[in-house]
Amino acid sequence: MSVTIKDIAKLAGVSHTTVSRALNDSPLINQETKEKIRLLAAELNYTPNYNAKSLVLDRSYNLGLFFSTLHTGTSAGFLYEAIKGVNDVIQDRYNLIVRGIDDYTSFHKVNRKSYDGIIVMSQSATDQSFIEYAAELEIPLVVLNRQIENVQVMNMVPDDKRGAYLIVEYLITQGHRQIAIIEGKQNFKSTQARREGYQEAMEAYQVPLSVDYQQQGNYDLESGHMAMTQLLQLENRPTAVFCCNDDMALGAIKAITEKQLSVPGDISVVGFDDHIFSGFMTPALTTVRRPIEQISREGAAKLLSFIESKQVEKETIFFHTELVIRESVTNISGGIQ
Amino acid sequence: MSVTIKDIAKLAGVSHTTVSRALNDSPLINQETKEKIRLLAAELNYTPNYNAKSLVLDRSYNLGLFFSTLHTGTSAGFLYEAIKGVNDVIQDRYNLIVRGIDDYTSFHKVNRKSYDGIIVMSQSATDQSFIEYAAELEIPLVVLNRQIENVQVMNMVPDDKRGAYLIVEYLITQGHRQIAIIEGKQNFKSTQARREGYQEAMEAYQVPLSVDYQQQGNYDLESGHMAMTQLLQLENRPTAVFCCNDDMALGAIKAITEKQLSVPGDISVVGFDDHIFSGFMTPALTTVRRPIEQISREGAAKLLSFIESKQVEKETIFFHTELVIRESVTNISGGIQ
DNA sequence: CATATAGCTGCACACGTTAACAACGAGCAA
DNA sequence: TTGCTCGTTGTTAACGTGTGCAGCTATATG
Repeated sequence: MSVTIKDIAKLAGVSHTTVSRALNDSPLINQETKEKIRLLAAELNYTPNYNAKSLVLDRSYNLGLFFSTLHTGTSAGFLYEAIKGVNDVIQDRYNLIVRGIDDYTSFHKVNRKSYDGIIVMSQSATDQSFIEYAAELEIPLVVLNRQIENVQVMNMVPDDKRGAYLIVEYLITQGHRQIAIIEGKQNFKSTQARREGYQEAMEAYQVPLSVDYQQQGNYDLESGHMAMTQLLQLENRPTAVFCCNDDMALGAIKAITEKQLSVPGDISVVGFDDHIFSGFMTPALTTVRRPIEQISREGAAKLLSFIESKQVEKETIFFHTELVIRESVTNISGGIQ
Repeated sequence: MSVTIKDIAKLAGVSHTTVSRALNDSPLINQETKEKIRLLAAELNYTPNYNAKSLVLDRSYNLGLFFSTLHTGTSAGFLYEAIKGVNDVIQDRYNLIVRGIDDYTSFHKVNRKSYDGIIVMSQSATDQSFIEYAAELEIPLVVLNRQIENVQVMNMVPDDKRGAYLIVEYLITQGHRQIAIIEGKQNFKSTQARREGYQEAMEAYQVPLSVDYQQQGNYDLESGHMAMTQLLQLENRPTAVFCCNDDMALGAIKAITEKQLSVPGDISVVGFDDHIFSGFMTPALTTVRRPIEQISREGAAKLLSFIESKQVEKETIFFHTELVIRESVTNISGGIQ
């Protein structure tokens, strides 16, 4: 069917070995024959069979980009930035295979022969077994976004806790003391980190915590809406709400305006992530920027270097989160800026 | 290094052929030996080398999901829904390789040996050469989202034109006659289809078209903001704006509120796509639902059936777009509902 | 002149798997 | 007994590529 190096060899009157070497630019081959063969290959529209190459070279040319899940809890923006970042780096040197870890019933198909390297975009501790599996098989590995415990890997994560601290601190400096939190999905590590940032900021400024002000969400729009509806029924309504991501903030704002209240006039709302649309909402959302695309890009670059040098490093690198001040918070401190 | 069928054969005291047959559940093999070998394979943690399998079976187990671009013009929601839809269908029978077509300088690496099938999520005519290439190589192929001309393929597309017609018709029935359009990215086919739907509705109801009301955008937030800013400077401001996607609608609303005007009080705004966040904006956006996830799912299913039956169909299937009425349009017809 | 050397090419095998075909023993019929 | 069939297993080649080693020729070296 398709043309192989043997076909080229026959036509060029040489052995297939010579063709192989010519196409791989081996220094052993005479310059003239090399060019002749390459010309011929181009004419015949030859494309190497990567399955055969993979077999003998023991390289698959595949990189895996694994998400905790592709069903719920992974926002579109997150997926987008991650794929974009990785894709930019690997160019067309590798195939990028995208999967949700929870789609696997067994990890059988994930192994050294099938993947030259793996990027785990981890959002939840449910990945732990997968990460341990990959680490044990000694597949070059980079784990992004979630900080990993108990297993030594290359780990690149945004400093969620600090970001949460910064934005809650900001609310406090704007005079707020009744600050509620709408939390993310239960077993996501990010949920915990952001909650801790919230708590630490509150404690640092000696603002009392209240259980009434602590609402559970799951990172999606509806859950933000529901949680905010709960908060609005409190006798002692909060003056500001820290939503653990922008999607929930959007849902919360919806709930507030439905009650004929205004943001930030009556209640201030802040988010986390800095989604693409957050600057365009009304009011524009004050939030925390989390550099997912940058992390993806640098993670992919690290992985490539591991594969090429056949050496891996194992450390945890934090990436700065950054306060993005827009319009969804009002100053209620009475004149003091 | 890793365990092969030959290793198993040696331990079981049989030939590697027998092992291969046992693991592939061949009827030729005695039930007892079959079970013995399988047990042994499980104990040894055997995983087949898919590169070798691929070579001899001439199947790569790879499916390609190709987007026009991953850089600009592809919204996060679109990417998300497409990947989710396809992923759900293929389970772990195939690897899903995600790429932007514009990342390729040459299509060399895309061929029958490397891909069992290809899904093109086409947004722009710039894909045309890629689609023709894939069709010529006779790789099982499904082209989604954009209607293709000049080349016979399986083509599944949302009925954009009808969707645009419906929403503009809706604006007209709500009493609007000064209706502007903010168009999408220049060479995207969807841009053209939506513009046509707009024009046909206007003509059907004998509403005059004005060049002033025709603005160029490129499907992103900023372009919607800019285009709307232009429209607001017109002496004879439109009373309603049809934005060719929800992102631009969001940008447009931003521009309107910045001028201290309200939506829909002063100007009605509608979008297209029904993004996840559109129902949660303030005001909730009236828009057109485009069933991308459904198309992806059915497209993937079709592709799998092509691969398995080794027979391809070639037709164009339209998927219903659907008007989603929310709160961003006001009735100005003076009492007549 | 013989011999070493550099430059280039081919032979033969390997990678791990599947599959066509041959082969073997048991059971059965003639 | 012979011959045939059935059920099971092994032999061998094939898929398309890369590579260690041997071998060839022409040139340089002593």
